[in-house]
Amino acid sequence: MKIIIKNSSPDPIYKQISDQLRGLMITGELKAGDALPSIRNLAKELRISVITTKRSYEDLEREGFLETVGGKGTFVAHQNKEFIKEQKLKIIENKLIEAVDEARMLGIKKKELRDMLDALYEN
Amino acid sequence: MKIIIKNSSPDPIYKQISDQLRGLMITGELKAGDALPSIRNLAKELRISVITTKRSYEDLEREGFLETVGGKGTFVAHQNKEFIKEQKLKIIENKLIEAVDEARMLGIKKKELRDMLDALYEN
DNA sequence: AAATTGTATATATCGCATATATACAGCAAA
DNA sequence: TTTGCTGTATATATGCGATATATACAATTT
Repeated sequence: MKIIIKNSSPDPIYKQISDQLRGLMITGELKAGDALPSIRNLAKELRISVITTKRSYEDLEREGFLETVGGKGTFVAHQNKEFIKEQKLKIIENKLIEAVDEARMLGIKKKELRDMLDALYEN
Repeated sequence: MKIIIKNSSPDPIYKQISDQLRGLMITGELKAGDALPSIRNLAKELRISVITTKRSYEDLEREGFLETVGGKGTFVAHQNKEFIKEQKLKIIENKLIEAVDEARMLGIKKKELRDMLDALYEN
């Protein structure tokens, strides 16, 4: 488990952790059922508090990526891909809504917004 | 000048003011060259501090909506529509970038994002 | 000069985000 | 059943940014 915390990062510790873990799960380096390091071990390894690692795991659990069993440990969830997908979409949707609201307020047309999106998300 | 401040609003005072003023300018109720109430008068009328009204005007100035002349007052800018437009687009763009970044991180495809946008911005 | 305008500086306050220590509880394997 | 692992809950510290202020200053108009 190679999690790297950078004090130079603008992101808080708990977010750096969950971002990296989420990445590992999306790319498949972590598979359903895999055990994650215990919040204590990870905390010790990174020299941070248990509360912080717990916070990371909690967030990922809320997103549906992890399942945690009291007394046993935390594991990559047997997803349930449809549900996960919906959760992801909800997160994005909230961001998009902000942009759309702003666009409406400033009188930007739908087409313009769509063009911007296309330009930004080159794939 | 009918600006209404609601303490029940989740938005800070300075934002309530600038949002409402921006609205008036976009709809054309305030036209280029029109004078705005002095920060002092507006402050007195709304029973808030000059600093707060100033903050609102500053924000709108940065967006290109207003022009302010020391000792004279603040006026609706002779816009310069192309510039204004660009500024608006920049604001929206930043919001969109957040959404796109999140989408990339969560493995959402471009097309899905586009569909969401279409659904959200029904026009 | 007097009255208006906006500006600058220094400050108070509040709340949220971040991170923590420590005591508690559940499970499992020796 | 004891030992050692797991996660959980509570109460707290701290820092920082956002919000809002008073007040003294400067520029312009009449």
